[in-house]
Amino acid sequence: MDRGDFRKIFLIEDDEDIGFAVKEALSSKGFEVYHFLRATEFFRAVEKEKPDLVIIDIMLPDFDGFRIARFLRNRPDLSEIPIIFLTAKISEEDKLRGFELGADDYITKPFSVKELIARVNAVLRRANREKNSKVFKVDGLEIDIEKVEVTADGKEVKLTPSEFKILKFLIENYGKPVSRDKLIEKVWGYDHDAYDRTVDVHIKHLRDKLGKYSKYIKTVRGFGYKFDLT
Amino acid sequence: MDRGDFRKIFLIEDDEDIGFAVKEALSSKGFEVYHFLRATEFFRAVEKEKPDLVIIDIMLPDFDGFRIARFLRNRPDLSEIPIIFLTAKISEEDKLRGFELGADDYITKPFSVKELIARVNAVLRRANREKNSKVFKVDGLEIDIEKVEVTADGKEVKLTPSEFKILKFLIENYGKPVSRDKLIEKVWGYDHDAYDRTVDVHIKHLRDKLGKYSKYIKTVRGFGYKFDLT
DNA sequence: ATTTTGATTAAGAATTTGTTAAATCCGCCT
DNA sequence: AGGCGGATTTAACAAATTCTTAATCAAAAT
Repeated sequence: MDRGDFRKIFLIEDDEDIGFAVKEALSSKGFEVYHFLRATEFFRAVEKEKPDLVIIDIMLPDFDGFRIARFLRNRPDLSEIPIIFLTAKISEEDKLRGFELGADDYITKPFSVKELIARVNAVLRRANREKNSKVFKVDGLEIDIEKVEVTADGKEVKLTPSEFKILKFLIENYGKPVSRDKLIEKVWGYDHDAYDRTVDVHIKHLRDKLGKYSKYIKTVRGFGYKFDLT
Repeated sequence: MDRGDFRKIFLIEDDEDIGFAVKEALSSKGFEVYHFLRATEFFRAVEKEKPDLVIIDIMLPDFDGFRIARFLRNRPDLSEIPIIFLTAKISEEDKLRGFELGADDYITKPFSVKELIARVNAVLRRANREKNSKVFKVDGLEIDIEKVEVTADGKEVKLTPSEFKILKFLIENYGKPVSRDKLIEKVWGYDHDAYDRTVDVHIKHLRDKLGKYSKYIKTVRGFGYKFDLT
């Protein structure tokens, strides 16, 4: 059950060579890159499809890159889209101006493709911010999402699939109570009609297995359960 | 009624001069900066107080800055905190490593203070945008809708589900009187036929639990209740 | 002064959650 | 196909907490 991937990038860059290089680099990393040579093309496109990230060259023939940023920031439906400026300009003033307009990052040419990718990932990760951390550590408790493994004080805690999924989902919603319904939906699927007490039983098993760390799974009466340290 | 400020920055930098300069620069912009010379000090501090942003120098005498980042990312309660690396290292490899660990930005020394501030703002702005956890603050009273938590002067106020829902609804209608019927409808459901006095009893409990902040729940004779400061 | 509306109190009813044990399901092996 | 073993679900009951009611008291309005 995926939440969408945040991979659609709009690139506005009038230099065909650079644009091509960037597009290639990002495409090879699985991003879906749409390259526009003119701001006007971009404006048309953005009305139809909302990208997850916009990379803007400051110097464009038809429009100033800053104006594109301002346009995006002023449009409520687009104002959340992260922006990375890409430019040959190196003056600090421009850099600051970029940030003032709400840029999420600012990369000056010539730049390393790897760094560009890293920065794109950083910005998107933050925009996405979900299941990026693969290992959670709390006290002596370790949850490795990728390996599907839980250890308490170094010793493995054997969880059943359901138990693990419940724990995982609780941790992903750290601090926030998760209703039984939401848990059932996320762990078993949206159409599954499970008996509420089923969740309780799993929680009970989970708590038993977590031993002294069971205290982190708190029940929030009337709302569900939550994973919390406090 | 404001929504929280995101101004607390933890800075880990062993060079006193640089640390001082950064702290001054950010403080002058209204940030609350805590400067740690050692990672260990930081670890101690972060258990007590959660910063809104962490700026980490990679080269530290006791710990590698990357390890601090890893530590933060693995702690579910701290994993959302943005990280900016601050360092003299300029190798691309290090930069990439930093981003892999989930850095939100990476600034190499020597850097312009203005740029630092701009980047800090960019990162916080983004973090802010993401964090839509609705938190209402009134005086020393805080209501976190998502976490289903209420605190008065930092101490948790334990509310029952009905009490919480009533408070929530009153606050959502800040300043406007809400009739008992509307409350019953919103808290219990439109078909629920409850006795009016029931609401009063819940209000009474709510007021008891809110202590000195109970004064904000006003009764509007002949109509209902409202949440108001005046 | 009387009436109306809200506050307070306490107790029983109702709801929600915890726990246990047994039943069922499911993949896997022979 | 049949049986095994762990995983999951159900069901029933116990325990804990919350909600509602009703009775009485206090305050405000007429």
